[in-house]
Amino acid sequence: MPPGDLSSSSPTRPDQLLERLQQAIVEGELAPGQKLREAELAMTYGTSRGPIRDALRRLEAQRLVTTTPNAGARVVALSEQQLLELYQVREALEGMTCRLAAVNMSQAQIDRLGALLETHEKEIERRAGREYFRQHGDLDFHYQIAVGCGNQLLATAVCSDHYQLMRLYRRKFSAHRGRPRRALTEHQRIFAAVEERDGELAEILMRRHISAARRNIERSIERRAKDEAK
Amino acid sequence: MPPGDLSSSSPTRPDQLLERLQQAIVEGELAPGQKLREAELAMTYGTSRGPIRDALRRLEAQRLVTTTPNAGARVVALSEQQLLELYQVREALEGMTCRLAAVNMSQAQIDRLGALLETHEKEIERRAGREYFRQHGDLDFHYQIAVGCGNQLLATAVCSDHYQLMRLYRRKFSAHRGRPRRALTEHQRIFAAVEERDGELAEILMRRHISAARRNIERSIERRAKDEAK
DNA sequence: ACCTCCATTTTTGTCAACAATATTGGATTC
DNA sequence: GAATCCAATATTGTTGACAAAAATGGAGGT
Repeated sequence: MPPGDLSSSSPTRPDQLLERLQQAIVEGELAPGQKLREAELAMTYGTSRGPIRDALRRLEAQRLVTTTPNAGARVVALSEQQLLELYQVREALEGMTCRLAAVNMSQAQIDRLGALLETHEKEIERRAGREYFRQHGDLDFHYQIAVGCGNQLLATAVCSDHYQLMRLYRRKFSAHRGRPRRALTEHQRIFAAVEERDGELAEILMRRHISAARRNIERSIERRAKDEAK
Repeated sequence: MPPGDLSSSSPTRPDQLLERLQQAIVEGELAPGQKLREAELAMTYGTSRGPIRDALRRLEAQRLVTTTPNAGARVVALSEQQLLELYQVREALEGMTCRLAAVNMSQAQIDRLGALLETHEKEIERRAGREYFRQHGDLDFHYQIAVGCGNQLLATAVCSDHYQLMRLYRRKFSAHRGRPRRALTEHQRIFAAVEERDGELAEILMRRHISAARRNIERSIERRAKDEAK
């Protein structure tokens, strides 16, 4: 078997490839805007162009790469405009997941969510407020809400379709000082609404939470633009 | 060139394939749940399996087919559960498009939207209230709102990612008697809010509009379940 | 008669070669 | 010296062949 192989066992090969490429993009190993040559990737990952093309198509569906006909694939370029657009989509989608989660989550799921927030709180204290956002997957508050909302389509949209893209953006425009603690407080209020099974309130709070994050980024973009103007 | 060829000109081949398969699925030519054999499709459309696989991956992203590893692709099965889920996603997404459209649409776009509604009104009178929903693409009210919202990502989600799926469902659970006229009235009220640049109201009305359609379907499902129980 | 197991067949997954298209670099011209 | 065109190169698109996995159908046993 070739050197850069995927070894191991169960998940199918394109799945493994997808995962590795996702990671490479989100971690910044493959830079934004970088050209993705099929032959090169095939060599690197010890396979042929077929499975690579397959994986690239899936990455395209997740918006992690853009493809132009006859000119190949590139890692998505992180325009500020698109970042703000993503937050508006999240506001709509996650607002709805939250409303449904309040109604549909089992008590056991709610308990787990509460426990998750407590570990987050301790994390923040330990790290003096830095880097709250670095959790992902099962450890992510938003992720858990989506999983618990009871709507498979919606959960997939939040947790698969847009999730990696969001992680990527988070890395770039990483959390500002003071924001993590604030975000935790907002999470706790959302949790309270979910716990009381108040879907309407849970939706409103989640939307405000995401909207606040968006405006935060908006400001930080403006600020940077001014700095550069000088 | 083979018989079932794609002839013509510019758009790339997988694009053409995608379009033809979309149409075949939405029109019911390929039945829900039907197995899609790559070799067979390749023969039918006068190409090889490579481009077909490509097109199938894109259809998967649009949720028009489901793929299981080593077992191939099937036309999406129309479960009632999933239909209701789709309406919840639409409520979230299109609510947001409508809010943004009210703020961002140009006056010219709004004028066109108004004209569109007038033609819809005449259509309904002509057909005595049947089949209002059969418009699609540029002629679709929801589609126009999404295009005009100014958020590319959101517009793509509504107009590409989920649009064909929605058309498919519409065909199956087609408009009920009396509903078309009602839907038009709701569209007109949404339009009024957009025209007044009232984003908040526009969102609320759009969400109610979609939510009403969902509950309508919910009832019709219940009714059918009772009929079958007898 | 029904179920289980195995061989056969069909179908998907992977690969390497070929064709078509885009990109690059250099030579030529103004 | 700069711009333009053309040839050479590299890259994507497509194809058919092969490998691996799943579905099928029949024989044998209970």
